[in-house]
Amino acid sequence: MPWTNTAASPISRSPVERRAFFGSIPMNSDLFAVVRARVLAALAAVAGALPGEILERVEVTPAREALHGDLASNAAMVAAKAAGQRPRDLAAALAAALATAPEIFQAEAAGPGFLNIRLRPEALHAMLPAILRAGEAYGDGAIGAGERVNVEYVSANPTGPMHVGHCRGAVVGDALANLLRKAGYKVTKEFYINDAGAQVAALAWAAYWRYLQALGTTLTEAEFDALAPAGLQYRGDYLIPVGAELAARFGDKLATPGAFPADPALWFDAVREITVAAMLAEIRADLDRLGVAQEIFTSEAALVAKGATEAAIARLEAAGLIHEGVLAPPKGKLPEDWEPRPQTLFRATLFGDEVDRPLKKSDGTATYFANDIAYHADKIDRGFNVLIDVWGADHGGYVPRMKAAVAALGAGRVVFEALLCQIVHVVKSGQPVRMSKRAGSYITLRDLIEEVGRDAVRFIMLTRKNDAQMEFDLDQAVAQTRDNPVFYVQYAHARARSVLRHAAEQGFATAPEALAEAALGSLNDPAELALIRRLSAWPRLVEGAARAREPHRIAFFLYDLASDFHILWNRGREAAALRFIQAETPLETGARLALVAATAVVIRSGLAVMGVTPVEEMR
RNA sequence: GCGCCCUUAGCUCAGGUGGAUAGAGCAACAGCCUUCUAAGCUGUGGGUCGGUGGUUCGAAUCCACCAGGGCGCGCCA
Repeated sequence: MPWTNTAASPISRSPVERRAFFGSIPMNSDLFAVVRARVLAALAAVAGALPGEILERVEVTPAREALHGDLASNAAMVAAKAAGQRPRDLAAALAAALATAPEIFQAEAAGPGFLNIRLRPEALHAMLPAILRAGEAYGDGAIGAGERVNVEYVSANPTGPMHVGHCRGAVVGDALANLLRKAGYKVTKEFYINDAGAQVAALAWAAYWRYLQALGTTLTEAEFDALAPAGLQYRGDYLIPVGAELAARFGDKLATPGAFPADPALWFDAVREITVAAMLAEIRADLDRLGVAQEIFTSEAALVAKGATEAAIARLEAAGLIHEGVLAPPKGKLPEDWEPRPQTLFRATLFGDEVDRPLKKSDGTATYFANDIAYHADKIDRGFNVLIDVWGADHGGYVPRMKAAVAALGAGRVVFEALLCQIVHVVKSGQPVRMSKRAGSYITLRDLIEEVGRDAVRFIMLTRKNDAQMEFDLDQAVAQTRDNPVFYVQYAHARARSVLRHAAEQGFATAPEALAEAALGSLNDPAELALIRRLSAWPRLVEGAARAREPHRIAFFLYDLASDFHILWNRGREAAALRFIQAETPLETGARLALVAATAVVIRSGLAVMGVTPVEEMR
């Protein structure tokens, strides 16, 4: 069956179809997409036009067992009903129709109606030059279709150094943003500075205490604690330098004689501003250590100051989504000071939330939610279609109301998604690690990075699904063994680069352009072909991980890829024919070097998404 | 009390949106190191996918109920 285009066919719009013939598979090709197009064409030929919902469900996946071939498709089982045929029969017809497809060596029906596909070795081989020519851009996708996504992450109160909890959100958010970008979304990385509200006020008081201490106050910590409106909440050492800076700048002008507290009206704004700036600088330095750099920093206080909260509430009001009402008391144990009270409420229930949500506190100021509505309205106004917030799991209860608010403000054009990160327990030698030298009550990001290094922090933070709790094992993170995934993957890359360096020293051409021209027919060992199959799955993996918003899949893929590569490397010890560099067979060596170089490319492509360094050598 | 998340090998965890006989590392057991980097390698054993029902050609995956763990439940963010 010749490959023909049908104008009405859904696949005629696919870029795949323009590459039609074998031998012209272009850069960035996705082997799975190519074969899927073949299967869909066969389906159209055998069963005629089928509804789009059916065609969408047709998958081409890696074969689970090598016995089954290279790829498998569920096409016959999915389409059987609509096609009016039994799955087995349809699969057999599809197999016959696929026999002439240039990539396919053999197709056969199996099991309940699977289509097992064995590729021509040339089709697998052709992936290597495609990968080498594309470089790290291999795997770039188009599923984002240029959609504009805002990924907001970290977004901590600027009240102290970042700790491990923030760190997980930072890594997950950053990797997710990179992943979406790779999949073809237009992504903005953003940080929301929660510099308004009670926590920041408490911070200012805590910094003021350090200021008084710097002046030599005789007041005790307990006395100050009793005196501050919300108590002394931030007691870590990290505010001592801020107190010293305040003393250096203002002398004793912010205190009464004897270094006792003065009227807050005299000092509060100045102290808060300077302290928040200092904390923000600290956080940005921490992010920098972690290799995270958001493009946009938005200040809650600045939004409030320019009236964004009132404006957002007015927008909701104009849409009839605000009312005054009395909420029922919360179920379960009642807060002690509970009393029914009329409040300004957002009609979140119209958008799927359980209750309407308050926008004003009893003192008339805006709730955090009201300010957050203003912030998300701001993001919507900046033209994003998808707003993704990365939060701690303790904010889970907050998701439905935010979703409701974005639905209300975005007129159905904008979706809100939240990624919740569960807690991280740091352990060393099987024992929980809790205290930090600097911050007192928690482990700082800085401690963690100093202990195990940035790459280990980033990689290991991505070795769990974001919504599963995680143990971060400090011993494992620095181990140079297979059970340390960071090491294992970086070592695979270093090994590949090392082989290429040795080859170059022996006079082999190792530039990607040169290797892309290598004759590859000699690559036919199962371990070599398994590695190529893995490399071929990279674009598909990127697409799936991006759709599911699951950056951790990259980590597992790279681990498996590293494993395939190490296996091949090790097999060279027994089977001399598999050793990469063999001076007496330069053509075959060229083929193997192409495989090695392509492996390095894909590892680099994946590490780039994770923000982990592809090391060139480990000594 | 209600809502959300989690429960997969002895341990830590994957499982690509419903596919074929459920996978990996560690630990255990048996072999192996004269080599492009042994910073290990090969093989074996190991499972009631928390439980019970349901949906369909087919369920670890979807639904209902139950058990255990985590998080949350107006004026904190």
